[in-house]
Amino acid sequence: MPDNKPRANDDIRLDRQERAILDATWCYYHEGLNQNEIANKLDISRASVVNYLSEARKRGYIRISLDPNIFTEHELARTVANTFGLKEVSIAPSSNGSTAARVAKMAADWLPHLLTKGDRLGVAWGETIFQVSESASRQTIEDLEIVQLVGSRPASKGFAAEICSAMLARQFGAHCVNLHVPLLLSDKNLVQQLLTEPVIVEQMAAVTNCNKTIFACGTCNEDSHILKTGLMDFALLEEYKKRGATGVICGRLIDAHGNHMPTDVEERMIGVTLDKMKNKEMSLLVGSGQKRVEPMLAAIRGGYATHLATCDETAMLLLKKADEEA
Amino acid sequence: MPDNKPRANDDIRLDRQERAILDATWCYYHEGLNQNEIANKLDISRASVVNYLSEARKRGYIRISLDPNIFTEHELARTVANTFGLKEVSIAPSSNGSTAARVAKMAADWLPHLLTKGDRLGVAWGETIFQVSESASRQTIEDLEIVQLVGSRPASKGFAAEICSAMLARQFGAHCVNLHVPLLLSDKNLVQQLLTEPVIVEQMAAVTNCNKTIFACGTCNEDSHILKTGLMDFALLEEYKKRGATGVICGRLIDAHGNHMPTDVEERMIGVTLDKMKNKEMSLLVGSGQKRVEPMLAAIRGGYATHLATCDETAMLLLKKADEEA
DNA sequence: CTTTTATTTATTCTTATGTCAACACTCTTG
DNA sequence: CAAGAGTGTTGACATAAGAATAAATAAAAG
Repeated sequence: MPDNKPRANDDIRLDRQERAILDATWCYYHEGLNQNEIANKLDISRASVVNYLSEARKRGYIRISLDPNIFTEHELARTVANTFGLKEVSIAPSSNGSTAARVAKMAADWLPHLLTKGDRLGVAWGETIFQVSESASRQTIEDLEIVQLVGSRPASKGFAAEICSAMLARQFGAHCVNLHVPLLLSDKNLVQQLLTEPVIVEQMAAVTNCNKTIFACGTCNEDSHILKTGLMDFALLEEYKKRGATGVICGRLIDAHGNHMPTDVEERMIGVTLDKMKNKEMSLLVGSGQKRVEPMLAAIRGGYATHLATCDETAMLLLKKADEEA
Repeated sequence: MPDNKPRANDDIRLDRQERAILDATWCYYHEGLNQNEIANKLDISRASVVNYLSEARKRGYIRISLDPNIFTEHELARTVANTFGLKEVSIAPSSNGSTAARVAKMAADWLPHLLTKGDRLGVAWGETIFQVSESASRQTIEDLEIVQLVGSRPASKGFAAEICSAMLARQFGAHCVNLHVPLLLSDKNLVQQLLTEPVIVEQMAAVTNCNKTIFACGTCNEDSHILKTGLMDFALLEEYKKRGATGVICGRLIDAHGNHMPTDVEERMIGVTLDKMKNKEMSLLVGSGQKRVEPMLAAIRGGYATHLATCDETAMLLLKKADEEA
């Protein structure tokens, strides 16, 4: 009789060290023992406890997160939500130099709480969204679909639209639908042709049908994402700016009220249209910084957002600006 | 013109202390700065940093959890899963005296990962399940219904069946369906009458229709839950034990193969029947300890479980026992 | 404007945690 | 079976965090 069945006694006992790591980790983080107590309990030196714990941390066994409610439940957040008619607002403490990173991290931690089984999340493109996708922690959401909202474009700074959706999809264990077309083509006829291509039709259907989105609102300044990626040149953007262009959502211009300002460039662009960005179950606008105040205000007024992730300074500027204009 | 609109500048600025608490917490837990660095950065004393951080901890801002995968992904867990044809097995490191608590905590932390929007979770009763419900952390799951699987009974040790379901429901933000009948009545006719009562019919429908369950398997020993709660007396249980009774699920006896062993008591009992405990999408069996090995093995063989939460010692005993009998 | 109260700070001490070089053990390899 | 590489473990020291105190400051109340 072959003995290929694993025997309980010897073979598959957890090896001593692995077990000790788990045990020490449990004692420290769940039971609140200190390293000395653990050393005694497991009958090893305290130095080993230190090693085991740092190994556990290195392996990512320990997850430390901040209660997402603390960013949504203070008065400033509530006031912003009420003032602009948003469902919920999350506000991170700003910090010299790293505010954007904080807001991104906060949004990334918040996102899974805003999603649920069966959702289809549309993901915009930009540095902000890239930072969010980079900051996301592992958190599986069942039956989630993540959809790239705009075509891809060789990225100036090493991040591309497909990366944003792909990274989020990986962290959330989601199915990822990428748009397999360039964001910008040279010929508008080619755009129309592509849009009839079955593969693309299907992908664009996913774009249209997503029930939630995460997006940012770009500026119309000289350091605008729209310039950096070459969607427009400076002169052209200035021209539109004079006519009232205030912000950019998914490569398309909006004025101070959030109205779409069609541009010629759009004829050669492939990506979600602005009317499709409205009336979602959930639309999370992420952004911070002085320069983003006007664009974000425009996006909010245009009704593109139901949720907002920002920092306290920006939040106050938003209120101030809205107050001044009222 | 009334000036009841909140003004951005003064009124709703986060008060200094609140902000500092958030900022310090963020720096310490997200950015990994030490207390001195934080003190410098925020221009406050280190003593204040200590105070802020301890305030944040006191308020529960910081959430520390262990990656649930570390308990399901080691070889022992996989082997148990394969050996018994379970979908997934989670194994906590055992510990003198607190193993049961660890397994309960692990199960409680695991549970939200096994649930999803729209699920109806049936909750059994017993000390183990009570411990699980007590260890559950806040984790909202959308559109979740939690159903009490067996009638209530004045609890010997202060925990009652309705408490288990209620506590889990609270922590998971779920709707709670409790069974508003006693577990055991003195007259079987009364049972039949109650079971036709509209309110009860509805509740029993919820019991039958839940798609996932969490349960434990009781022993047939002298310290059995079934004795403690007075469902049977010692003599009677001994009698059944002689005839092969090995474990107890939701107040009903099973033999070593998991077959139902009907008892007279059941005629006076109200709660889920054993056939309804099988073939769920997910059935999490929780338990540990030498005495539970045989009962749990019986439950597993009977096909009541798809998932198992236990400790390493128990897992090894399960394998050993199964190996011996093979 | 003074008194009272609550925070914050500076200081010191204790405890807990992290670091590191030396040691002990296991497993090869000559 | 001894030498040696590699790894895991440890004790001694260094740093960080927590606790406690009184003095200093700010805020609130009278």
